[in-house]
This record gives sequence, C-alpha cells and structure tokens, in this order.
Amino acid sequence: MTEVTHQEPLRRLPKQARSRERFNRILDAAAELFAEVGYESVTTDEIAARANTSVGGLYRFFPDKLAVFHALVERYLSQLRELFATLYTEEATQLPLDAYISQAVDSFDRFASANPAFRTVFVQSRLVSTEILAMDTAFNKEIAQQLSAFFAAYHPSLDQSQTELLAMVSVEVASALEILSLSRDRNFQQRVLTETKKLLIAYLRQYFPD
Amino acid sequence: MTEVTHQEPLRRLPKQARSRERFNRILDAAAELFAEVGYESVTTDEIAARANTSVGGLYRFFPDKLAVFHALVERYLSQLRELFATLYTEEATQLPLDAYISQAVDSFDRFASANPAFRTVFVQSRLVSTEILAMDTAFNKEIAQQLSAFFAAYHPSLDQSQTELLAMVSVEVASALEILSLSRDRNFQQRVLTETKKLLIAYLRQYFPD
Amino acid sequence: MTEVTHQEPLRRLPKQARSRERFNRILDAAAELFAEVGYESVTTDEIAARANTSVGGLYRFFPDKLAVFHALVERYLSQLRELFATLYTEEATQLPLDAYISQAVDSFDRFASANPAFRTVFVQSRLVSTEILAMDTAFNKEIAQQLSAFFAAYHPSLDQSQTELLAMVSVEVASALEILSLSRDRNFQQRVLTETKKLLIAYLRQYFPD
Amino acid sequence: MTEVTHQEPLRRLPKQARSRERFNRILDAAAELFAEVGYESVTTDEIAARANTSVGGLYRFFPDKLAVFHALVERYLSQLRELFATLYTEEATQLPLDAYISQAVDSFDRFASANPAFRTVFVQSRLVSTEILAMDTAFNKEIAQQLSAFFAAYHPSLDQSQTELLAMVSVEVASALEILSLSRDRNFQQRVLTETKKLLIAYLRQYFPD
DNA sequence: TATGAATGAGACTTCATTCAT
DNA sequence: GATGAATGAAGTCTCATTCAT
Repeated sequence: MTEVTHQEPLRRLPKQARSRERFNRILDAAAELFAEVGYESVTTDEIAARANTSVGGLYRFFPDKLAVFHALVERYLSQLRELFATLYTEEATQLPLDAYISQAVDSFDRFASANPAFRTVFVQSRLVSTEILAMDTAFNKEIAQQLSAFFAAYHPSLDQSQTELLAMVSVEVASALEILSLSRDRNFQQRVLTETKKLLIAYLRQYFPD
Repeated sequence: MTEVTHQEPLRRLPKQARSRERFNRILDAAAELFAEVGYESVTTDEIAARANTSVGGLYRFFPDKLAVFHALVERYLSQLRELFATLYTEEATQLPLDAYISQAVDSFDRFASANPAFRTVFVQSRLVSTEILAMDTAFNKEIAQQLSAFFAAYHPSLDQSQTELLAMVSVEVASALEILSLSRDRNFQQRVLTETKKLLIAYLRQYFPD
Repeated sequence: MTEVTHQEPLRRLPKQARSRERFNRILDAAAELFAEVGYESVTTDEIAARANTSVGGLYRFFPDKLAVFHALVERYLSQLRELFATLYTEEATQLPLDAYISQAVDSFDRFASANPAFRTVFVQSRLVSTEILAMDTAFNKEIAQQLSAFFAAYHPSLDQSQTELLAMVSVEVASALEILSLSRDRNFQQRVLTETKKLLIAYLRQYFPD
Repeated sequence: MTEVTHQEPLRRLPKQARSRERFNRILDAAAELFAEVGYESVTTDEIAARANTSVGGLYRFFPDKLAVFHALVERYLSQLRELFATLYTEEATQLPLDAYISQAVDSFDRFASANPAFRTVFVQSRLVSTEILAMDTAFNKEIAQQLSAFFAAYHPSLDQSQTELLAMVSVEVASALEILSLSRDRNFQQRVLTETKKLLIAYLRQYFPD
C-alpha cells in the first residue's frame, strides 16, 4: 500500500486512435500482470514491456503506478455496469425465475471468461488503496441495489433489507463459483456453471415460489 | 513475488516455551499486517515491531520474509485440518443433512471469527509464491475429498466426480459467504450465516432428498 | 552537471529575422527560468513552452541543454563587453575620479536592472560546466585588465600587479553591491547605489589622491 | 528545485559518538560535492560514497536529499553565529575602528578558509528550496542587525536605517572579497585581505571619523 | 520545418537481509 | 541470544534527446 489518497487519476485521456490503443494495451498488460503476481510485485517496467512501450510511455498516460490500477478497475466497472444494465430490463421481469437466473449466470460467465484477470484484480482492491476499496464497495452496493429492486418486483411483500441480503448473497455466490470454474478446463467450467444455476435457483425459489 | 521456490521453510522449530511464544507472536503480528496491507507492503521491521521483537529476532526463526507467510499459512492449515476432522466423524454421518450443515457452517464461522485475518491472507496465497499456492490447492483438494467421501456415505450411488464437485461448490460458497458476513456488524453476520445454511440445505437437498 | 567539455556550441546562427527572434525568445525564457530555479531544475520543455515553441524547436538551434546556457552567457558577455567599451574611452581618462566612478556604477546598474537574471545566471556558471566557468574567468580577467590599464593611466607609477588587484577588487565589490541592491525596492536600490559610489571613491582615492 | 516545503528536517539526531561522526562525515562530503557541482547534480550515492557509507546509511539520518542540504546550512549557520558572537562584545566596542575591522575581517577569513565550500553552498540556497532561502535571509538580517547595533554604539546619532545599510554593505563586500581571495594562492589571499581592510576602513571612516 | 510523442538512462528512495556489538 | 545499524539491489518516476508525422 503505497498511497492512500490519490489525485489526478489520469494524465490525459487519449482521444487519438493511436493513443487510445496504447492506453488500452497498457491496461491489458497490467491486468494480466496484476492477476499473475499481484499489484506490488509488478514493476512499471514490466507493464510497459508487456504493452510494448517504454516506462516513459506509461507515464505519459498515468501519473503513477496506482493510477494504472485505478484505471483498470474503472474499465472493469464500466463494463460490468453495462452488463448489468442489460440484465435488469422490463422484459427480464416477465421471465420465470429459472430462465432469468440461467441467463444472468451465463452473461456473467461470458464476461468473466473474456476477462480472466478480472476477479483476481478485484480481490486485491482492498489492499491497494482505500480509494479503490471505496470504488469497489460503492459498485457492489450499486449492483446489489439494482438486483434488490429486481427481486422486489418479483415479490413485492419482501422488505428491503431482505431483498438486499438476497442480492448480496447471490452476487457473492455467483462470483465465487465463477472463480472456481475458471480454475480448470472448459468441461469443468460447464459443470460448475450448471451447479451455480441449480444452487441459485434452489435458494431463491424459497423466496419466490412461483 | 520475490521467490518462487523455497527451501528450508524454517530455521528452527522452537521448543522452549519462551521461543514458542515469540514464534507465535510473530505469526500473529504478520497475520494482522498481511491482512491490513498485503504481503509485499509489509516490512519485516513492522512485523518485528508489532511482535515486540527486533528484525534480528524474526530472522532467528525464519530464513526470510516468505517463510513467515509460509508458516502462517501452515498454522492456519493445521488448525483447519483439526476443525474438519471433528466434522467428519462416524456420528456426523448419522445426523440429518440440515443438522449436519448447520453444525458445519457454525464451526467454520467460529473459526473465521476467531481468525479475522485468515481469509485475507489466503486470498493472497496465489500471488505470494507458487509454492504456497500449491499448499493451498493441495489443502482444498484434501478437504474436498474428505467432504466428498462424506457425501458418498450419504448417497452411495452418486459417482465420485459428482460428489467432489458438490464438495468443492459447498466449500467455496461457505467461504465466500463467510467473508461477506465478516464485512459488517454482528447482526449482519448472523443473518448471512442463516442464509448460508438455507442456501446449502436447499442446494444439497436436491442430491440427498432424505 | 551533465557534460563538462562541449563541442559544437550552436547548431546554427540564425540569420532570418524570424529565426533570430525565436532564438532570442528561447534565451530570454531560459534566463528567467535559470534564475528562478537553477540550471538543473529547468527542463527543456519548460524553456520551450515559455518561449512559445516546442522542444523540437529548441533543439533546432541548440544541440543540447548546456548549449542554451552557453549561448545565454555569451549573450550577456557580449553585452557587457560593449558596455565596458563605452566606459574606457580617451575622454573618460580626463574625468575626475569621482565623476568617472559615478558614471561607471550607473552604467552597470542600468545593465543589471535591465537584465534581472544576469547575476543569478552567472553565479551558476561555475557549477554548470568547466567550459563555462572558463569563459567567465576569461571575461573577468579581460575586464580587469582593461580597467587596470585605465587605472595605470590615472597613476602611471603603480605597478601592474597592483592596478590589477585594484581592478578586481573594484569589479567584485560593484557586482556584489549591485546584487544586494536588486534584492529590494527601487528606493533601496538608489541608496545602495549611492553607497557603492561612496565606497569605491573612498577606497580608490587612497591610490589616486588627485 | 524539487521540494519547497519540508517537514521533518532530520530522521534522528545522532547521540552516540560513532553516529555523530558519520553524520558529520556525510555533511562534509555533501559540502564538498555541493560546492563542486551544485545541489542538483550531486547524487545521494556520491555523497554516501565520499562519506564512506552506503546510501542506506545516509537515509538513516536524513529523510531525503534536501534534508542533507538543510542540515549543512544549519551547521554553517550555527558556526557563523558563534563567530559573530565573539566579535560583538563589550570590549570590541572600545577598540578603534581600524583595529576592530581588521580583527573582524581576519576572523571571517579564518572561518572561510577552514570551510572552503561555505560560500558556494550559500549561493545555491535560493535555488534549492524556499525554506532554505528563508533561513539564509533570516540569518543575514540577524547578522546585519547585530552589526548595525554595534555601529550605533560607535556613532549614536546615525539613524537605524542608515546603520543597517552600512552593516549590509559591509557584510556583502567582505563576503564577496573573501570569495575572490579564495580563488587563488595564499599570497593572493593575503593581498586581497589587506585590500578588504583598507576598503572597509576608508569607507566606514566617513561615518565614524574618530 | 515544426511538433510533441516516445525512449530509456539514471536519480531518489525503500527495505530484505546481514552481522558487529 | 538479542539488537538494530549498515548494506546495496531494485523499484518508481523524470526528463534530455530523438524522430515520425
């Protein structure tokens, strides 16, 4: 934990295609490395090298190493926000619970498979900076509230604290099993996915009998 | 990640009561600090200071910083092994599923509450050294096999790969929800504990209808 | 101190009016910045920016950062040479000592006031490069010799080593008091100027009684 | 100019003889190097090497490079304060002006000869940090006020602003000529010293005729 | 020709580890 | 055996200089 507060998150937001591409290459490289050996053990030189740039290139975009992590988390967050937005639509509320859960778990799986470093990076948030921990916490609250509102639509008589609890538990479980699934081959992944759905359905059916 | 392979895990296993006590004080200090700021960010001076020793004192027991982490994980592991041993007994097999799960979740909760740094430390294993990752993986496999054998006793017709999957999923879910529970006050912890039991029971009942 | 010896002092002496102007703008910017924060702390980017050019523009005229300092010192030197040339004329020798000193101190004050960075830049010469130190030393010797010749004209019986010493002391004192004067408001500057004249007159009158 | 404000001037004030000696060796090495190539061009590695330590050793005493400069200036300042304290005594006021000036110039010369880096270091104060500039300014004011009080004792009818001006001019001139003297061999130094006395006496006699 | 993005050497600083006391 | 001062490798970041556009 080097710095706790952190101004000036980015040195410049790249507009040119060329710059934008390098910016994202750096974030991709950082994601891999952070997931492989952890934030502190990654050197800025390594990030730059894996992104096919020089350190100087990295520091053109980011004021310091922490800002790279910060930007990476923000990129994940905005992608996830988008993902969840597509899940909580009008029509979704009309689906039977089984179908809805199945679809949600599949969506999340697609995201996590496409972003293998995602979870490992998030798990480090707490340790990297309190500001990033706050981002993470705020995001989780946001998602849980969205999902909670969704549950409330299914079963309006449940009180809010109860739907929020269900939401948190569901998200937590889905995330944990997603990581487990990613630890092995594709066949294993499929089997875990199936169990995740069975588990969530069995659990939530108790609250939403229809 | 400083070193990946690692000989000579301990300089000496302290036999004298005095030594033994200091050894444990160092591990306690390390657990707190690793959980607070992460392995790489903790300095050996800090560990020693919090354990009321000097760096030199630390290096009397541990050949290097990694060995401290290693020893800490081993201490957790042996405690957990003990815990699980009390759970998989002859009599346990006689209990109804509900009662058994409830008891197991409570046991695990007691352990985790008593060892607040436990999970945060484990989460870092992967990143700290491949050797420790291996320890962790081996341990999880061991636990899952024990639990899997247990499940097989409940329902002998399930094949092994299936009981192992159930075991892994159950352990993963229980762990994740335990962390979630520890993130807030005691009231929240109780509510999450209750949900954990409901969730596991609903899930496993599908496989063990009786 | 990056480089100590230094070839190729300038990339090209600009002839075009446009170029000439940019060249001087760079030197002006550099003078300000060197005086504000010192040679090493100034970046070539800052010089270029204050001169309303780009780094590339700067490197079109100067092979490296040191050359900028070098050129700046040379510009000051040639201005000073001109100044002193107007002071050591035939007619000057005819003036009474008081009048002559008064006029010389006033001239020097006009120059220093018009070039506020001048002294701060010179003070750094020693530290920036031995070549520039040499320039500075050579110049001081040159001035002292001119002044010494002048003194000899006033009082032919003094030996050369003595007139040279008088010259060096006089120049040194005038310079030091000029800096002192520049450290405050215009009123203070006037008072110091008056003291400078009184001091030099009192001192030199001992050698040139008439 | 790296830092402008600066907390925590020293990491630890060495009490043990061993430490104290190393502390002073570092300051001596720093003085030489700062005088040779300037604050920014000196590396902490060089300082440590010339002081026969390692960088780490340096950082045991000083939180950063600036603190070394700071401590060096403070050491000079306290030595100078002592020096001036011995000059402005009761008895001194009884001496004839000539004798007093001669003695003061000699004292200052002894100090400057024994601390060859002194003036070059001071000249850089302005550029290194505003805090150090402030120290320097405050010290000069202090000295000028002491000397001014002394002059007032010689000639009570002069107003304060006038005695202060005389004091500043005298100190400035003495310093400048001291540097000039140090630029050559011992014979030259003696000759400049003699001129310094003649100059100050001639100048001040105008104000203190007796 | 002018621009400013890219490079990478090198500076400052930390901290794991050793070892004299 | 215990202490904590000393060492120096290694990491983060800056900035002089180059060069593609």
